[in-house]
Amino acid sequence: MSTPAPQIRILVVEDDPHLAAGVTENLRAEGYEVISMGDGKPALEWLRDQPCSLIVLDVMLPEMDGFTLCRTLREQGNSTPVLFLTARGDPADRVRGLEAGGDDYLAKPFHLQEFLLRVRAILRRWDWYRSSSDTPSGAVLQFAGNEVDFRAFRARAWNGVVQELTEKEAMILKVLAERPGEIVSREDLLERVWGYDVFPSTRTVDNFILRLRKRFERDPANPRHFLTVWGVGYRFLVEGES
Amino acid sequence: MSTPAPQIRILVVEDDPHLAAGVTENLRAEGYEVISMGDGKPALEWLRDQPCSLIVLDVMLPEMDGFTLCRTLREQGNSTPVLFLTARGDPADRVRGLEAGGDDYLAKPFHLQEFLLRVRAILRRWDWYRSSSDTPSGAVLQFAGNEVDFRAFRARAWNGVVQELTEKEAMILKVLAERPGEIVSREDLLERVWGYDVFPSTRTVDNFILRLRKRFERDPANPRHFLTVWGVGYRFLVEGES
DNA sequence: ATCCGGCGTGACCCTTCGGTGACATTCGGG
DNA sequence: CCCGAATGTCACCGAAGGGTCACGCCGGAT
Repeated sequence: MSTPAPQIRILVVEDDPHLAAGVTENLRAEGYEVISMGDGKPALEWLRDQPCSLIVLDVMLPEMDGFTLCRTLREQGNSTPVLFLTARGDPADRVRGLEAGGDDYLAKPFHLQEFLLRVRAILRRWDWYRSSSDTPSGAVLQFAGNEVDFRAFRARAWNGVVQELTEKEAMILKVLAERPGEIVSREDLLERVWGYDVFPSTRTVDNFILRLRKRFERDPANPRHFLTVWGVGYRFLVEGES
Repeated sequence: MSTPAPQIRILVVEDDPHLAAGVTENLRAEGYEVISMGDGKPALEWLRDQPCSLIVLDVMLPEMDGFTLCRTLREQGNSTPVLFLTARGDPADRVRGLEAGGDDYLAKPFHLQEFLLRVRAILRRWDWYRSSSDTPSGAVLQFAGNEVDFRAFRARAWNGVVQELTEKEAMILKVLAERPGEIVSREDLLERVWGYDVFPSTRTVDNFILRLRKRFERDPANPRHFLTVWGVGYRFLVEGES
């Protein structure tokens, strides 16, 4: 993980004690801090003033079910990523989960390995978000007169024009800016921004680079900050020299 | 090049000798300890009592294929990170690899540079490898006023001109500079830089030497750093005397 | 139902890289 | 000193990659 220092905290809401124990154990073994609860109510309570990086949420719970809990959270403006667990593999359930504002969905019984894989994928995808919202310095990027606020997806370009960034634009920029000067391959970008099981073509990445250049480069045709690394990917520079 | 204090050990399981050689060489040059094997069976055997930090695993192997090996490892509770290599770039294969418990996936033919990027990414993700590796002393080469940053394929020549190196130029320079003063044959260079499945003529090497001389020698016609060893290959000198 | 913005893709064109051949030059041995 | 072989040097070409645009899809808002 990129940020080992601040422990990554995961909330598990699961009423089956056996499953809860197994999941908790394995997550702890991976180095995460895990809080476990048996129903939606206390979870909602706890989440009111406790932040965490991920919620693993059973759909079927004694009182407040998972969908309701998730929807409630979203209505409250809480955008913590949610991974749903469900007894049956009904595809309709997956849709319902995503509609309720979930991020991923896993049918029981599942292989622990696949579960851990999905957890890692979600956290990786949201990595950028945590690093911006937690540390004030990471929330704003400045380069060559441009100023980007990742929390609001808003930027003011060098010429003073205020721009609304789309989600993907912001995420790509964030991933690039995390490693200024280093080469980031298209595949890296795809994985970090889109996730491990989605496969847009690499040309899609090019298009977003194009958009970023149009937004932030003084001369988009001769980029000084969003540089192409031929045959590999792209590289972001804060300082642009000839 | 970069020599992290605790030696990082990587197991390569690959049946194609050419590919195995290229991969192994390049990993060694990065400072890793590399063990190479041709099939899954011995690998599984070896892993029973030998730890390592990363397994580079070909999907197609003579007897035990990569997926099976990986799945077996996971069932045994071995969570060593796995990077899959495969012949075809089928996206579905990627998911299969990840669900078998792999951590990343690379389709052949790949650029060696991309491969190394991924290895670093995985090791960094697992934190068995600190971000100190982002600026190892080995990533920068200095000689006769020239300064080369291998991470970024970028150099500033003695006269102050900033140059973007191509992938091949950078890799040839790197291979030469790894053994200053030693003779490197054209065949060595071909093996290290092109690695596998491509075999250009040795004259191609000469051309790249020519380019390097133009970039870094004060008098390209009288080279002091990129010396010809007649009938064999080339030799790189940091200190250039007549 | 309609509109709209985000996003993914295909198509077209241009650039870059890498590899080769041709010719000049140099080296080394006889 | 001469000649063949290896290397220096350059120009060129094909292939692959990237820049750019326009279109189509889809989900959310009107």
